[in-house]
Amino acid sequence: MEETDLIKNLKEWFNFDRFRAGQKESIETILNGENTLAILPTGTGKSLIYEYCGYVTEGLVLIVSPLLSLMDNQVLQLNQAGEKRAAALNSMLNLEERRLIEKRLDYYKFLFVSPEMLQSKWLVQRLSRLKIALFVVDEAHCISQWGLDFRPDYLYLGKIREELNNPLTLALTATAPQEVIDDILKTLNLDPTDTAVYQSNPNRENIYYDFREIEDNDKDTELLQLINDFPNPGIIYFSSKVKAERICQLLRENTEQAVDTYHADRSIEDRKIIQRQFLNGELDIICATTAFGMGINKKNIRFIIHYHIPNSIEEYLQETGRAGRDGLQSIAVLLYSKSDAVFKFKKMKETQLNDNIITMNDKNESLEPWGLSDSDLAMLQVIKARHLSKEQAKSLINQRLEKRISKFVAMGQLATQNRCKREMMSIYFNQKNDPVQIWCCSFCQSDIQSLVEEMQLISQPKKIQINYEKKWDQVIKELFIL
DNA sequence: CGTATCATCATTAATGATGATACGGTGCTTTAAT
Repeated sequence: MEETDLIKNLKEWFNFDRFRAGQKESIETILNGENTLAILPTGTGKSLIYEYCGYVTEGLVLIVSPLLSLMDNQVLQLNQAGEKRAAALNSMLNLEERRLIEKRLDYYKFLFVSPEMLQSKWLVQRLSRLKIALFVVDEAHCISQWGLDFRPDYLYLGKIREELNNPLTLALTATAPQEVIDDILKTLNLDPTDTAVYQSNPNRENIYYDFREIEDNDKDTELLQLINDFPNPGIIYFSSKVKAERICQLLRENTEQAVDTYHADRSIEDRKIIQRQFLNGELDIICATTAFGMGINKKNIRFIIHYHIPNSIEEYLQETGRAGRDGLQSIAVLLYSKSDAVFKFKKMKETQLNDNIITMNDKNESLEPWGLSDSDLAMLQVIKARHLSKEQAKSLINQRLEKRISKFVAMGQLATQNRCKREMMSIYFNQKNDPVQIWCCSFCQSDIQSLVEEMQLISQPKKIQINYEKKWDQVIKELFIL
């Protein structure tokens, strides 16, 4: 397709005047019939790529998505844009709705499914009889990050692709170092020599990367100071739900900010409400675990604070990348303590899978969770499915462990080494380092007073919030406890 | 790993000493049949 036509369609279908970095390149390789892996920064508009290609090519666009909420969002957005031929096939549907979609699969242009749903033989068979214009794996890093760990069905996508007659494939993600790229291609059964990989540097120009080594005892005062200095809104990431709750309480008691938590123990309704409140600017700060983030499209997040060290540089960049999507100056702070790292390292090495359990899978069909973690259960399932011998199983377990540890070590080095952080991240992702930034990182500039002032200038004046919940809590305490 | 939290016990009955315990996180799916 000619350049002018590409742009004309963009205007006509999406009402944009020009492509963002990476969009056009990816669309071109796909329309050229090449399988494509596109690694594009968050907020680039990755869904536009497959929507665009869907309109050019005849047939169904089948999108594998990791989260129900993501699917829902995408379908909603498509519907709002006037596209009625979009649906998500998942467990949120009742039987009737599901039957209806299944009966008229050929009506749809965009169909969203989870990897688990594709385990249904019947569904795959039905799909294989349709013309599939494009097979899309959204958030493709999940293959590497979650596959061996806790959603093994991600590992079968290559086989599914085969059963669907190897349709043209597009994998999308924001962060993938070389080994994750290798993982994705291998798992999806894509030939590395014959797949277009479009990659860009996941560093974000308008984020200052701040790493602070700090004693556990000093974290809370440091945090309060940061919250006091930084303009809202912001996210604080924790690696524990309990800690997220506690700090949320601390912030409610010691600041005027509207704060809430987001993690897997909150109900689905609560999560929806909190997410909406945050998007609408009714909440200033979210104390979250890694559960919060994918698909959050809020432009003006000014700061991301990591209360604990993340498990990998990918994870760190995914999470910090949620700041400053409006392009304005933002900041990411990691509060690093040695004891956190030691604790995480220890946890990481723990596996309950011993010889007895590994060999037991021959005899015992039912896999009762004898106190096994989800991650070990997933591993056991893979071992079973692949009919691995004890030695092979052990080697796979070891492989998983080493993968985790090497990622974590890289993250630890990023946090502690005296070197430009942006440069280190670029090296990790095999990317050319960007030219010097005005605000780079805590190695390059340590005095950030004027950066904070700059952020305060661009931020909206803080709304006065009345935190009813907090007030009621106090009233109730005074009434009944005194 | 070291430390935060909690239960217990002791003793000028409300606090403090002591010992025991705990100590990630991510989510899909529930099939009779078309």
